[in-house]
Amino acid sequence: MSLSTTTACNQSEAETPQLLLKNQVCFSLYSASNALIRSYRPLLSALDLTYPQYLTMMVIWEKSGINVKDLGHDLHLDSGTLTPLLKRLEAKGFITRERSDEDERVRLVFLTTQGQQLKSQAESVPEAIFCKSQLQMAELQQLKASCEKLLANLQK
Amino acid sequence: MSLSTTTACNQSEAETPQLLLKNQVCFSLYSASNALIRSYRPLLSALDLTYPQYLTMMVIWEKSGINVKDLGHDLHLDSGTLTPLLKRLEAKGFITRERSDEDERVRLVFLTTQGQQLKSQAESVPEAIFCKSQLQMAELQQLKASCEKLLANLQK
DNA sequence: CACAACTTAATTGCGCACAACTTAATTGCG
DNA sequence: CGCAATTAAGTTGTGCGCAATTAAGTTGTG
Repeated sequence: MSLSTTTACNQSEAETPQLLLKNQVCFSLYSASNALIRSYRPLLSALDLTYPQYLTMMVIWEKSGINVKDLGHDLHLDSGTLTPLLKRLEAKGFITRERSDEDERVRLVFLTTQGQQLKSQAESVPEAIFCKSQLQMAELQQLKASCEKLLANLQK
Repeated sequence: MSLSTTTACNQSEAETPQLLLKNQVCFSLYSASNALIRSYRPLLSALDLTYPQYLTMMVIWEKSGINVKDLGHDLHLDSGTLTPLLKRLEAKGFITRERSDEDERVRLVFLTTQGQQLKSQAESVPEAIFCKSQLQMAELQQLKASCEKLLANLQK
């Protein structure tokens, strides 16, 4: 009857079991997400990247020349988050940020040679994280599918 | 073969499919967690709480008098996050922060009358979020279980 | 009992997320 | 065409998360 998965047991819990931390799906999601990002940290700091920067680089590796709006759409982030993040990636030499000629409002993001080199260094990261997770691929795929469904439902 | 769920398709993706954003389990988790917290925002701002503050209040509603270390254990957060958060909750009048008499290092957190009243106002929140999620209880419970398993594995 | 090792919480600094707002460029409509 | 509406990105301010460090109190060992 709520996003808290109630399995009421004792007296005190029976009062408002949906307000118990241990019954919160969102808390589990939030804790797991934080923990996973924490697990990425030592791997990514060797590449001089944070986790959001790594995600951003993944988009740019695939779509060099993308604009901030489309990047934000792909990453589910806004310019308030992306503008300073992109400036940091530019300061590190991984990307350049250039105004579009056709539309001066639009900022295009391009991969540099150094940014391209970073990709090969990053290739070992996914495998390393998979090992840390100690989960079966099937379970990870199911987790991913549920998260995507939840995200889609919340965005309606 | 990686935490990216590879289902290689075309030429370009086949090169490094594990470095594609859409194949990242962690990205799905991260996006879903952000989206869920975003969905809580309008409900919680009516209570003058942020999502981490709401989680913290849930622990304190259950365990008034808890210390910062145990609170951090329950929430998977450290004093660097909790100390300023608790000061904000104290400033809002929901809790008091007192030194332990037995051990002067320990800071105990107590629910105020106002904090107790907040709980009854919060009782409608879990149901509202459950509706927003538009997921079956069974799927939410499975999602929760997978997140908890992942969290446990990463903490080893 | 002295004092080193340990524990608890607080502090500092950085990088997100995001709401709210601003600036500047483009589009569309009368 | 003129100008209001819209759009894209940037700015500002708040509150996390967390690493690294510090301060202060407690414990354990010789």
